[in-house]
Amino acid sequence: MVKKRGYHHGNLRQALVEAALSLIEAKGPTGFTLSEAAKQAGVTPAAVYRHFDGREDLIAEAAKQGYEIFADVMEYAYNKGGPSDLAAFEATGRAYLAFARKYPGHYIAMFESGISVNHSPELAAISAKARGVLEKAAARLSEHIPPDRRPPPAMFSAHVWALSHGVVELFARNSPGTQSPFPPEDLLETGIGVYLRGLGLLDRD
Amino acid sequence: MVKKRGYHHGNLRQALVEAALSLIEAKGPTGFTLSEAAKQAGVTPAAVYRHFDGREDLIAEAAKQGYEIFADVMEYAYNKGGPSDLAAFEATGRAYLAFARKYPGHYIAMFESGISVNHSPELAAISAKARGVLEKAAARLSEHIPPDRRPPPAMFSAHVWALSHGVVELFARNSPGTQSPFPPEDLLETGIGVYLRGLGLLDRD
DNA sequence: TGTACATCAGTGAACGCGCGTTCACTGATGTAC
DNA sequence: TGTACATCAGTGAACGCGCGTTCACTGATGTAC
Repeated sequence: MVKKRGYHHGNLRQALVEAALSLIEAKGPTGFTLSEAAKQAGVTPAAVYRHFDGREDLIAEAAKQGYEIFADVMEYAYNKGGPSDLAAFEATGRAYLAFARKYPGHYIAMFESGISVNHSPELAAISAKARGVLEKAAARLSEHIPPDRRPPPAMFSAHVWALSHGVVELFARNSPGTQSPFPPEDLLETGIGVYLRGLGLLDRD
Repeated sequence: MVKKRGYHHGNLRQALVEAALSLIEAKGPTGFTLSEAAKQAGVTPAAVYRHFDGREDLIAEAAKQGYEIFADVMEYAYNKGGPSDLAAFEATGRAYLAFARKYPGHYIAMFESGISVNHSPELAAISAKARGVLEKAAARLSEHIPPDRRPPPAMFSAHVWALSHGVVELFARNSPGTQSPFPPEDLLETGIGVYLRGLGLLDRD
């Protein structure tokens, strides 16, 4: 599973994070245990304490790495998203869902593990940065709305964040029995489309 | 805490459900244990097995009662919501958030406990009924949209459900550090407002 | 109203389990000379 | 290149704990006559 180099592992810290992520992905944040993560990394539970303060600290590190990827992915989508502010914004929304799909373990660690974003200053900073990307995209786009009917960008981005998160939680999990009537990607795309139309940012074609 | 009548409890089954709910509310679905629920009800853990198959079955019962209240509340809001289909729809949305606020234990049991809606036929039925209320409200309202630009009602209601759920999860929990920039009620109200405007159901006043 | 008895809803002790965490330890690695 | 030694990153045994679950039991309740 993980290649060991004799007595010393070589990169145990990261191996533990990855074990934690795969366990979280497989069994949810509840199902993950420190002992099992250690076992999966080919190491004694006690070894974990060389690298982390304990179980919660390990999850926090997983979440932190998630926020880093998340911020990067959103930033990239925004920058490369298209010539217009509108296209860039839409690309950012798509990136949200793509991230949740591609890094489910990270997503769960970030949003469903019950970890506080204030666990550490670094975690708080990186999560604020991620939030900032979406807020920036919303702010830029909302400049195309006449000022008198422009919602605060923080509200704009909160709406989109909430819609995205709701789609992920309700329709992008393969929890048995809650199958979606539509593909989550379509749901989010159309939902954001209607919303942007409501703001006057899209024509009613 | 719970009044006992000697050796026999009187209404242990419901007392256990309520203990479970208050524990879930206080510590999340993870923090809840069968033993602690039994203790809170003033009873031995073994007594739980007179009334439930085990831990999961107890959570499922809590979720089921949640769906029952949920369906009732939404139905009531829809029926009494106002003279117009629009007003009724908006009342239903507000009822969603009100339910999440008033019955946080139930809400968590329903949506965050990892319980499958297929745990039992009754649970599947009542959850489908709850979903049906919102879908009906959406279907009625969407009849005011010209057919050629009318989204499928299931998609319409999925959007609203996702937005509502996202608002609850991200902004209506007092998880430290994730404080909302706006009151969740406002966020949902304005979000749905913009969305309905996008569908042409609200004037752009 | 009283008694015998069946049924029901609890007890309490016991179980095996896996958890997170600690501790003194030891094998591996790196470095100074 | 070789040796002595400090440092580092693991081990493995042990801990106390609370969990879910089982079992034979017993006290309380309800009912037939």
